Amino acid sequence: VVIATALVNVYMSCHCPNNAKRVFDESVERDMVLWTIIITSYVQKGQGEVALKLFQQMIMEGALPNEFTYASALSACDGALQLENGKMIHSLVARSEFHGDIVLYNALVTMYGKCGTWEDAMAAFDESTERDKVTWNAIIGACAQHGHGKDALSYVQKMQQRGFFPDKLTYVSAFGACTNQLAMNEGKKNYTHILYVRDESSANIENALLNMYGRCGSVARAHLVFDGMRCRDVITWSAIIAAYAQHGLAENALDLASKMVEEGVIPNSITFVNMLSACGQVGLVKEGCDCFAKMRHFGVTPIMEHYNCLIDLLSRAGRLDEGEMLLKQLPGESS
RNA sequence: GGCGGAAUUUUAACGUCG
Repeated sequence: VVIATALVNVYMSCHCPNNAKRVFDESVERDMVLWTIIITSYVQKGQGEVALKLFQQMIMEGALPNEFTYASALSACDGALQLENGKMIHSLVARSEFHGDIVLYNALVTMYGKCGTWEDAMAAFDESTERDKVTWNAIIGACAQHGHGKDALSYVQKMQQRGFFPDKLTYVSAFGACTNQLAMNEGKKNYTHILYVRDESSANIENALLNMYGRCGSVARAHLVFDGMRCRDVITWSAIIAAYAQHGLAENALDLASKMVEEGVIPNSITFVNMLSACGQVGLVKEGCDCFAKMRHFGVTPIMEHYNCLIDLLSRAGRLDEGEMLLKQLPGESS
């Protein structure tokens, strides 16, 4: 069992899920650690549904999950579609010997933040008696999911009153909660907090801050953050391009895109959506088409979003025929 | 019988109605 477990672990971290799955399927003896590892691995690969299927299979086989397994299964629930699954796991936890476990409460807060309503998440938070930094970060993360900037700020203050220092994750979530016009002021208050911990500031926080300004209508401030950053990753570039795109400043967006490539950062699928929508805002047909053509050079295969941008761009320019040709190239079902 | 192996919180785009 131990060998199989180690193998699964290695295969999964080497991005060989098929090998991992094969070892898993072939192992006759499966203990909880093995189950937990395979479930966690699928969650980390973004395959939450597969993870949940495995969890169900495990239950069916009569195995008894422990607190580690429950935590993994809860983290596999992402999006409103998984709310029912999440609730089911919640009830299993409540009936188990692990109810009240702090890690599980943290996982529950997160799960309801992602899958449920704001009230659901708050209920789980209020119910928890023991709280650590993760609990606070989780509820602030739930604020971000639901766009509650004000609440995020008040939780940041409360956690400090209880003696917990906000960390990177706290601030990333708190800024994330402020990515709408209404919450902008709360975001600024957050920022005055963060000046004190700026020394440990990281790219993640600055990305979130940049994004907040971009989405709240202040390209100038977004760019200030951008200029002050030492290491800019794909997310940084995508966010600043999106900021310019949203304000109809397509030329700046495209300039930034070429600068990005010059600096050796590889644009990904999302970056291209941002660039294409920048072109779409102001009708830069030629640039948009060039952009679309370049995608493949970066190993990005066009998905629905890219096609939508381009078709929109072409049809606005009156080039319906070309738009229709693209429509026919669409992979999968049409609408 | 002992030991070791697993878990929970974070940032970028996205046509639907209000």
